[in-house]
Amino acid sequence: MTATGGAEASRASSPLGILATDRVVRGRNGRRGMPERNSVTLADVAKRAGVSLATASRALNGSARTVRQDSLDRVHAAALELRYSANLQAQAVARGTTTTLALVVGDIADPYFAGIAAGAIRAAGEAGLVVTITSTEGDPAREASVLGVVSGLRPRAVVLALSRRLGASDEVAAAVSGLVAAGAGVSALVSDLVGADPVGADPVGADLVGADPDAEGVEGVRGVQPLVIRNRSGAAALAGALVEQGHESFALLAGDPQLVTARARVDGFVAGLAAHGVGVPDGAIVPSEFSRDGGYRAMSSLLDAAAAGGPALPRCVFAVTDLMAVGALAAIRDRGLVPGADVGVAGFDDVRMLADVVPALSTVRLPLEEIGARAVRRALGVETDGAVDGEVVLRASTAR
Amino acid sequence: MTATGGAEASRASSPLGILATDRVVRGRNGRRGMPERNSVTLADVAKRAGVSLATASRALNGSARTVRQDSLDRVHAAALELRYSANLQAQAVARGTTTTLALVVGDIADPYFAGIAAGAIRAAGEAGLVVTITSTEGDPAREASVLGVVSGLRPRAVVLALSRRLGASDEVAAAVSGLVAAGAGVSALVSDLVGADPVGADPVGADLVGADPDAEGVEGVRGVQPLVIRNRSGAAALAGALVEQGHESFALLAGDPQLVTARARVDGFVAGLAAHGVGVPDGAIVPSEFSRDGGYRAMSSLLDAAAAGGPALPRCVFAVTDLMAVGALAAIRDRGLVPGADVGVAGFDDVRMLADVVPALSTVRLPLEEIGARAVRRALGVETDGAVDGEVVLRASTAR
DNA sequence: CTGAAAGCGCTAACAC
DNA sequence: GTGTTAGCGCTTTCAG
Repeated sequence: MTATGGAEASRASSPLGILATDRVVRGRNGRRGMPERNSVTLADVAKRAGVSLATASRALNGSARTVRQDSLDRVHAAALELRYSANLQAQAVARGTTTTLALVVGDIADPYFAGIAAGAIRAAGEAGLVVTITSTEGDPAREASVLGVVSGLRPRAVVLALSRRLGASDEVAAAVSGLVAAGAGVSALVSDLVGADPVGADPVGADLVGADPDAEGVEGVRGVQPLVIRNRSGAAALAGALVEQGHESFALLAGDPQLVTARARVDGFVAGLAAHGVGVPDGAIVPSEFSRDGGYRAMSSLLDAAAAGGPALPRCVFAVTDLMAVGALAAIRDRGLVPGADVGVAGFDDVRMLADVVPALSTVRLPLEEIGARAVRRALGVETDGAVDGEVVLRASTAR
Repeated sequence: MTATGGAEASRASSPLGILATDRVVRGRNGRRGMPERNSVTLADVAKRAGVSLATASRALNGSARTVRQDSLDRVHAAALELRYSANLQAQAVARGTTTTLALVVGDIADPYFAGIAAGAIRAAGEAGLVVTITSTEGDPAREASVLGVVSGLRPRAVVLALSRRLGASDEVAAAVSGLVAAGAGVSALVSDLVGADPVGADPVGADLVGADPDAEGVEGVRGVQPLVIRNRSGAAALAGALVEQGHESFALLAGDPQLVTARARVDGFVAGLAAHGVGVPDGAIVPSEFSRDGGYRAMSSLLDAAAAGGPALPRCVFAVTDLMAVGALAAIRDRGLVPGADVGVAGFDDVRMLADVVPALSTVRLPLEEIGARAVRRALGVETDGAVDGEVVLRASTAR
């Protein structure tokens, strides 16, 4: 190996010329303890094509400079023969700019984030970027460290699709502003939690909203392009549609009240009902985990309470997530009741995988892939539309 | 800016010393047309801490060399104040090794791949690697180009979770062997399509299996660590369990016969039945798209045929995917029949999201996240167990 | 223990 | 049009 290295190196031109005698013996691959560097480099290609490094570089990557057809062909041929593949890292260092888009998600196994990721990967690919996905695994404590490695990547752009919580620590905001300062385009998925919603009615429970909306996270950081998912107004619209369908008494399976998304949906639904003159009784907003089982449990507690002679069972239940709605369906069925008939259930998201649950779920459809794609375009600064709406879809689960 | 650059540069030591006079005026950030380079560099930190670059480097990254506590503290302090974050790309170039693991999937929106991705991200994180995900979007034609960019990334390891098709082009194999040659650890998810299965019976339709199993794709490439998903034996076990449950007549919703995974499951199921003395009549293996709608259509054609006085409806149907099984359920229901009672349906995968379909699906559970994690460990060479088994789960959809 | 300096693979001035 | 060479930000010898 040293021998090979030496052969190579004897042609190496050292900036020190004559001085470089004994060191030069150890050329590429000669550094002790180094992992083998055995890929083909541009220099190899250039040598083989009989042109300079610069020409080879110009030939293989879109440089403004033109290269004579002749050399161009030779370089391409050499590259092909040698199976040359440009080292993107080195390119990035030299160019001072990467071809990486970082996507940070709460949990990639969640179909919500998976859908967004699919859209993001597609859109990024169209822009010639590769996507790196990091996951906080639902743990807010991990957000800061994840953003740390993200910033080490020096991504060209970053999309933040986190499960934001009210009153989040703002290490995160600091990290994000660092990213922005480093020149990355950043976009963040956020909710239309406060205001911005024309439904009118004063949001019940507005006092629970994080004290200072502006300090409330990533979306407040200068330079971040938010993409607001109109959870609140979508939920409000759903509420209105259900009332118009004839439903009169409601309960909410609210999920984790600290989660911004859950909060926005709850607020919006309540506001939507209020706008139609329908109130929500005390105890009808039941918190739980933000999961299928959470939905099951919350629904069960409602059923238990009614069975125990407490508040009457509402005719319709809104779960802030399709997954929670499915849990609710199961709970209802486990009590011997008929979901849809005895008690209506609506969800949110319209995750495709759940298209066949019976009864079919009324919900608010969110165009997940489009959201992901739009978010990357926002991060890249080529998308001006900063909001996406859900679409109310009424199905059998709330038919009366 | 140039002024600042100049101040910087006056200290810059050029290997050419005296010659470097007028050019040096343009220091960092001075290159024309360059995107701003405004992040903090190691040099900044070193200067601020009053130590050399080398020392700063040694202090901040686990070098074997030790650094005096004193300088160590100063460097860390400086790094903190400056919000320094090491440029991973530059590190990679200098070290000749990256901290990147590339995951190539068919479609990240598919819960199957999403589950695998989640496990992979977790395991990679534990190994200090960041994951870049690229997707072929189900298009085999894209595989080669995707692998091209992957190899430009010079990943430390790569996990291939592709929807392999029989008789695939071997551009892919070439690309993969390039990756291996470049020193990346590669692992690929594959099926126990041929042999390797103790079920005994001669696999019906073995003639359809790609001509030369060894040339049959990525798994044949030297240096690739396969992780075999025992689709075939899982399906065989399911078949056995169903027969023992009393089912006697079967049909298969086979999905796309070109997809290795689908093929393995079909073959296994047929073999499993054969091992119990049960045959599969002609026309009872119906191909379709590898999707929910494919399942719906395939099941519909079975129902149509029976209604038209063709072959009797089988008592039990095996869909090669849970998703297809759900489609089948819907088709059955749409004909006014009761799935589970009139005709049993079994799936494969046990995707969690479908836990609440009614009737609950009999299936073969695959530990998706574990598969993802295991695959990265295989790629990193720290996992010797190269196979994962599914687990038969019998539920209401095939209760008699 | 520390610093100077030679690279890593590639790009982009700058001369020719 | 092409070659030379100074960098990019970082690591790691090698000599103190």
